[in-house]
Amino acid sequence: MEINLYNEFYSLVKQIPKGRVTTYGDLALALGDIVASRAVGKMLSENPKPMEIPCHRVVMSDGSLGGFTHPESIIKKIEILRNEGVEIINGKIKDFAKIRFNDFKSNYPLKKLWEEEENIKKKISLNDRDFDKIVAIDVSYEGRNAFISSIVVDRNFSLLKKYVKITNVDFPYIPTYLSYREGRAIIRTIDEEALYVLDGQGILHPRGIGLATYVGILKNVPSLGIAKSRLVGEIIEGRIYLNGLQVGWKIGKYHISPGNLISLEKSIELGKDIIKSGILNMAHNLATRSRNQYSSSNNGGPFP
DNA sequence: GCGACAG
DNA sequence: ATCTTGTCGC
Repeated sequence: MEINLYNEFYSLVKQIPKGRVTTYGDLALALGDIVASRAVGKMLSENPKPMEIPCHRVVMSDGSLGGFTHPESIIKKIEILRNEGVEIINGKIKDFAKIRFNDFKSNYPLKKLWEEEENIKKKISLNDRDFDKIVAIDVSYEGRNAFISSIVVDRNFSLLKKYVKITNVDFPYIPTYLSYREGRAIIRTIDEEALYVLDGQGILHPRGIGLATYVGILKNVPSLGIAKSRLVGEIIEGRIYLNGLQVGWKIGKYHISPGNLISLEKSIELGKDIIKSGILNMAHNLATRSRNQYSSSNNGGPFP
């Protein structure tokens, strides 16, 4: 199921009738999960058709107005809403409860993904599988373009090759749904037989299927998540627990958790070596650099 | 009111 | 992660 969340989202926004308003959170719930509320704001800010897609009808959960990306800023949002018959007093929507619209017709795409994850998850294995190479991956974005860097090393961490691939994403960043933004992009661009080290979580995830696990299962490769912060879990003496079970390790600033085809024990052993090798930083720098080069080559060039 | 919120 | 249209829970 390849969904374009931007398209699904904008079709929801179109459902808000003139003279009514909705909230960022209501739209997030219509997408299927309240955690998307911030992504709602982000997607509204990228509204491709302001006339057709009435992003001005989206306000904050307390009835205040929220933001508006427009040369005339929030003033314009107020003006348009008043023209549509919405009254605004002291920066708040009058009769907010009465004109609040949240009767969206939706197929709740994020819930569908949650169901899909339950299926994928059945194929996880935490038994170690041998590998000859390690690939560290990092992703940098510019709008909907993703710059995916790969650093490929052997078991002694000698550099074999490095490269960047560019692909586009049709899914915003939503906490706990990183797999659908970054994982799908990564899956489209990798083809090595190797252990994949990803900048995100493995099984240390609210639904037990973080980025590294998602990619590892769908590509049938061993994978490991190494992230600088975490969504869930409790750290006790360097071990990270979720629902009473250990699902990862805290080492320095890093959170390490198995993705797929790797054990907890092997995760910490390899994780330490990987961090020490510097390939995570190499991958990060390569992705960032290539995005910056791309940007500068597409702006302010020598042509009028 | 302030911090969380994988990237 | 970018470069700034949130929400919830403590």
